[in-house]
Amino acid sequence: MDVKRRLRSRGYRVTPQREAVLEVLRENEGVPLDPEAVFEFTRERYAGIGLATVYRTLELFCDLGLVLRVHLHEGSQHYEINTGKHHHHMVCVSCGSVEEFKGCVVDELEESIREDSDFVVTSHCLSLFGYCPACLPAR
Amino acid sequence: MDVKRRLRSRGYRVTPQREAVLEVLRENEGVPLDPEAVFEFTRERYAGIGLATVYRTLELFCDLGLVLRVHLHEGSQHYEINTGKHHHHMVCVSCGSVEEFKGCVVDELEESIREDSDFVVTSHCLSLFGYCPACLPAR
DNA sequence: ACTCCTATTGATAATTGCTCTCAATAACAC
DNA sequence: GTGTTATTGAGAGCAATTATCAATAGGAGT
Repeated sequence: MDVKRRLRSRGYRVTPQREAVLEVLRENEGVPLDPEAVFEFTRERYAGIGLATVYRTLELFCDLGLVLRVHLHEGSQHYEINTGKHHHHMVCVSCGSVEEFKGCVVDELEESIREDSDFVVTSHCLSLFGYCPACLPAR
Repeated sequence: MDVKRRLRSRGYRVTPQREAVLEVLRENEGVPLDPEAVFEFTRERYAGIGLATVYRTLELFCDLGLVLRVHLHEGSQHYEINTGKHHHHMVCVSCGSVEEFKGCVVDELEESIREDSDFVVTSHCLSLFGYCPACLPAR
């Protein structure tokens, strides 16, 4: 568990709240959660946690690179444990379910931009929208 | 001007507010504006317009396909006239300036997804983040 | 042009998602 | 243990957006 070390080496403290939030995110690998959902799940482990602490913790984990921000364009921000495996999401516009896919062609795109433009790309955000197998027949 | 026709054919009315908002967006082709900016610009043409009307009008124009939602992840939503020319944006994380680029590799990506998954992709959202030529030296 | 129906509007209240404030608490280095 | 100070929970505050509702005004029918 090098997370404790990573926190302490930067002057941050290891608290049961932070451990609980991290566990929740780890249990939901591949499933982007919004702060409210993280709050609810974490309360099952640490009943007294406050919503503000969840927000602060998610922000901190993002800074530390432990967690990734996921933009599903659904009103609220979503978060996911950073497994190191780069991927994006397909969002069903009908039921809201999220599926991940591994392929990402943006690296190639960044390459071509490096040639055509003076803009230096450091990160990107890509989401796909459509219909999941379950909702397709209805549409 | 087939916009009037497109509105009326769907049972919507042509109002000076809607015409003013559309003109503002047309004058700013390629420049994503947030609702507040649209509100300010539109007031120069139609002083009495209310903010709620701007929000409603932008929403309506999106439904009609006249306007596109642009996700710059900047707190507020942005909107842009739909010229039919597919493109995405590069956002400078330092000064916030937005540059558009035409190339989009996602069509290829959608292709490969069609083969690998049962998910049917109907649209996508892609934004690139980095540093514009002006901000690069400072970084 | 006049009338009527109803879509639309502006003002404002309400809601949502998130951040700030601050006194109390609890890590953890010593 | 003790002291310093990061962290916490509760609630106030804030910004973006949406809902409410009475008043207004398109525009189809006459």
